[in-house]
Amino acid sequence: MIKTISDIAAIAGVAKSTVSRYLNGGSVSQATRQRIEKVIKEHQYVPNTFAQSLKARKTNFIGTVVPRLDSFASSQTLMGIDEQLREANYQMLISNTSQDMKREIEAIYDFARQKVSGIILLAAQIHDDHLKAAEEINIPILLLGQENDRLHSLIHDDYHAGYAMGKHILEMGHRNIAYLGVTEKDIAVGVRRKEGFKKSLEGTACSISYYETGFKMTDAMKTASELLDEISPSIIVCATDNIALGVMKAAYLKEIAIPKQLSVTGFGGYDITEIIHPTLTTIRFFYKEAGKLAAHQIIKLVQEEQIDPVTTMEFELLMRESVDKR
Amino acid sequence: MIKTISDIAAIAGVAKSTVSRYLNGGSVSQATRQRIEKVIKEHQYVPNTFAQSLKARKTNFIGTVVPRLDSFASSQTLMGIDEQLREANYQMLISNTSQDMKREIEAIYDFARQKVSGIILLAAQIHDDHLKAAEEINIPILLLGQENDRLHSLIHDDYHAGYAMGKHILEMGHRNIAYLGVTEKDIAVGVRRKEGFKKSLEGTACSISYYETGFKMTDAMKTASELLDEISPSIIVCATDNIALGVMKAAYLKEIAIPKQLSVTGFGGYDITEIIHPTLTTIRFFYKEAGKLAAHQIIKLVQEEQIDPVTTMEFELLMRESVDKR
DNA sequence: CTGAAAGCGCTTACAG
DNA sequence: CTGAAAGCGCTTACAG
Repeated sequence: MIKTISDIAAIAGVAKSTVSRYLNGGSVSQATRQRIEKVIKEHQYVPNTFAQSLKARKTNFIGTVVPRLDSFASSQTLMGIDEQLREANYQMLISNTSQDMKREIEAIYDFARQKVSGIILLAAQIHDDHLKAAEEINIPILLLGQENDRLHSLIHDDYHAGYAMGKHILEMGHRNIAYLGVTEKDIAVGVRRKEGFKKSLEGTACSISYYETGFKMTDAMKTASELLDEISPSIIVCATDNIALGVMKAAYLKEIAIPKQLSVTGFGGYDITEIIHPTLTTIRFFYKEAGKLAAHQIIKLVQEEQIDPVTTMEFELLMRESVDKR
Repeated sequence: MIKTISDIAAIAGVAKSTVSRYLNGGSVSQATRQRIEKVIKEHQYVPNTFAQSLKARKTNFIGTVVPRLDSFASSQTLMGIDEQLREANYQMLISNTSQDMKREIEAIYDFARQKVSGIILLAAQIHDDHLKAAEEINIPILLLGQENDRLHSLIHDDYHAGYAMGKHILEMGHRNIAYLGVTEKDIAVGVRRKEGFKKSLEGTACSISYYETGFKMTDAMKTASELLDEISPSIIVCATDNIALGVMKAAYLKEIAIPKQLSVTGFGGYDITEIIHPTLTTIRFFYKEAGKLAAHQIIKLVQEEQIDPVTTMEFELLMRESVDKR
């Protein structure tokens, strides 16, 4: 178990600088290359990452800032990131910020201090503080799920997803519509998804009213309950699957039959939407794939290669039971 | 941004060894202590963790091995661990093994190589390879969710949870029972939960049949579908909430009304069980709290303090709509 | 292609 | 209480 680079060098009968060169792809003759290789194999030598990092001032860490761990989207995304990073011999570091913006900023600085090579930032809202931190630390950052002029961004196609959903429910004959969205501070979910939806309705003779609620099922349940006391739409289009789940619960408690009396749709494509009854019409986003791509991209950034300023992921409309024909 | 310990020492007019001593709580006079403190504050100096780790041969990393990221239990547990670790100035490292045992073992060795101070191991099955790895690396390990003689363990009270569930459904008048469990390779979920349940039924005149399925909702759905073709229990007791969700789906597809014609129960206490209709009777485990406690315990182990070989968490029976009185 | 030396930023005996 | 020196395990110019 006493394996430093010096040990290996001694055993192989070369200088440690030669071993180092071998390790880092420097010029080493065939003969010595083979000798070193053999010794390393035999002794299962693995370089000490700290010593390496100390010199290189760089690590094989990629920091990932996530607002939460307990959501379908987060989990899938993280799994994708982790998988790809592992393959490229990077180690994912996670900082869960519990949706606290201060902690997001802190997390960025913390990662910088830990000398991560790159950062993947998942955040619902981007403020000047994020941008300031991003500039100060001088480490590549990839923004995932939101778009920003000053950061490389990888996004889901929220706008067209919203548009597709709008067109679909129009086709299904709905004209009396409620949209249950979230705060506009969240550009992707709160603004773009809604904008696309709005666009699809342009020039149609629909009655459409917009409401806002929180991201939690319980919040959505409460808002939906009030909404349904006020108006009687034929459909409630929800900005996320979680919200849709809350709406379904509220409807159930009011003995409103879905989809007979009320149709419901979501966005996300969570597993559970296929298991519940009725199954939920929704938009499937490719979270895991996005995670993988994000890993790819941040590595490119780390290696100072070029990537597009904005990359947009696909989506898929899942037509299921929760929308009735009108 | 040029702040090494030497810089600080120079500015404060002392030797860097003195600054180091200050940092590590060594003996430093009041006067110099204050001078150093001031300089550090002013320059926002933060020691380079790699240099520290290189000397100390130890890090502030705690590795966590998880079989998956996308489950309620995992997410909650990880959030608990992370929260507590952060508070104690440790950084959580996650290795997702995608339920692949080989990768679990690899992960343990990888963590050792990265010089983590301790490891929290979440695994459905413990084999000799785990134990061997645990011994070889010579780093404290805490086993979470399973019990093992040779490892410090933190477990949920699966046995008594099973027992409590059994007693409850007996009270509700059920006598014609099916138990839908999982592989016995998973001691906690597959064996102990079932054993406790069995025990509660001892001496009663129940008809009880045992079935086995996978952890996924879709697997459970399929198994339940077959089961319901064979027998007609008044209740299906499921080893996890996910399985219960699959059973509910299968029943729905067969137009079997829950709970009127068939009662269902789960274990876990996932959020969704409260939102679906009917709400699911289940056992709530305290995953997040377990994560926090695990973090506490691994830190103690790292600091070479004593902890109990086995710690058992509480649980709570949630009586809801999915169980009908017979 | 190869080796000796310096240095990355810290800590730890050892003197004083 | 304080400082000078050695060393943690590696990498990187610089000679040769």
